[in-house]
Amino acid sequence: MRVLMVEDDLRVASALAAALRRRNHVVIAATTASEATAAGPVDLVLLDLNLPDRDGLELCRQIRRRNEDVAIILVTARSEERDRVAGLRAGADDYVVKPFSMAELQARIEAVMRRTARAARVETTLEVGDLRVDLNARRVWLSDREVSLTRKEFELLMALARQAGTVVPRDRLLMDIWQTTWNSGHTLDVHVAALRGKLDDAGLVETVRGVGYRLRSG
Amino acid sequence: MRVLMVEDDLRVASALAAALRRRNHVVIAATTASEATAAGPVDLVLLDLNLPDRDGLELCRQIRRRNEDVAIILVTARSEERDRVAGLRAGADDYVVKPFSMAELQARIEAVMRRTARAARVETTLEVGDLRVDLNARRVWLSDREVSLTRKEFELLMALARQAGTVVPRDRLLMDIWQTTWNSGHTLDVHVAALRGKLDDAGLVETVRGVGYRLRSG
DNA sequence: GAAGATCGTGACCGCATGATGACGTGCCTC
DNA sequence: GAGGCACGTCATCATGCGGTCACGATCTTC
Repeated sequence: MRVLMVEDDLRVASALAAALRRRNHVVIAATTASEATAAGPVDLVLLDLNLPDRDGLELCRQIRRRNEDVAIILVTARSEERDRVAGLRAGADDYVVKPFSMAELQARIEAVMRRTARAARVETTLEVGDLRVDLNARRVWLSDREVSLTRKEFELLMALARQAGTVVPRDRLLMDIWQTTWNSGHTLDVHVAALRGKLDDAGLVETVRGVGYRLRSG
Repeated sequence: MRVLMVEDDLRVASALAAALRRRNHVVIAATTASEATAAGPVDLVLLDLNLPDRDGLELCRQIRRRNEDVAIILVTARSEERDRVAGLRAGADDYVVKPFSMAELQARIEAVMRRTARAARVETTLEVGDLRVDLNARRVWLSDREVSLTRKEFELLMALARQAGTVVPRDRLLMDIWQTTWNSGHTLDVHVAALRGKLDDAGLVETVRGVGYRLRSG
């Protein structure tokens, strides 16, 4: 398993890394937030909240935003209840307080990975009716004809196709794609219109007034 | 969400159950292991390890064996590290030590459910007689024919269908849908009329004079 | 560095939606 | 059975929401 370890205390880091490697994990060590964001895809992140260059919680949120599936365990000296709550709300799966034993950390890693494994439908392509979306290649076909989409259009379609058939609220879309919930102009509407145009929409993207949009699934 | 709470300390149990219900969970309370095994399907188990009739860890393993998807959080006074490790190895997803705050428990529940919610699709359709309401898709069918409802109409139907068969008071509806209890004109009545029209109502929405409305369930 | 793609913004429009008030109707009370 | 109350119905009106278009800024690409 690929583990990203973000820890700036070198003594802790080397001991932890050694222990993880003994358990046959591939360890990618980072000591700063910027190093962490540069790391490739991983299955698990062990994240120290006290980082030299950036707030750990903010980094946690960013990682979660980028990847819904990765397991995140916060490893930190902050033991207050409000810290634990804040950490979990930032998208972490678990919270381990220093000092900790490797046995407990390993048990928590296993518990989290059990859940991840259960939830991990490795979706590489979504199919909805005549529509086929390849998430890795970022390509879209509409009944054999390929459709070329811009970045925003693709992200929008992806957000809708992931939950095809159910209404995705406007603010949810704004959060997912623009990382904001404040919609000044009609940014979202404009991109929906563009998407509809390219899908020569026969009512594929349905609007639900006052709520959001829905990709027709049946 | 359906929560099975296994806890033999009645004071803890009632406080916890109340807090969970406030958060809109359906709570099934059990004080012994045998009661717990008799409970129906649930989404989450909160399990106290100190039970009168059986070892809590053993129960935890059994629940996990029976259902791979259910979320299990151990809630217990045993705070030793070896207890935590044993608990997690027995298949629990998380481990909360008493005394704990509701805020933290809720945060941990959310963290665990983030994982399982995607794997185990949450039940989101209400069925009442010939009526079928898909809460996620925001679509309504009346015996195979789809009915298109406006926002208020849908919210109204949802509020009634959630408690089909029982009377929902007028001010409760006003609170739920309009966030006010002050009814100037006949706003509510008008929307009830509209809903009845679209459901070509054969007495489906019954009015209970002086109280409110009831969706006929039989 | 020019040309084109992409994206955000604001103006404008159309219409579905929902609130309101007048009036009608059934029901209960005395 | 008259009056009052609660609810139903209808027509009307304001507005909020989303669609569309055009323009300018920024980012790519060659």
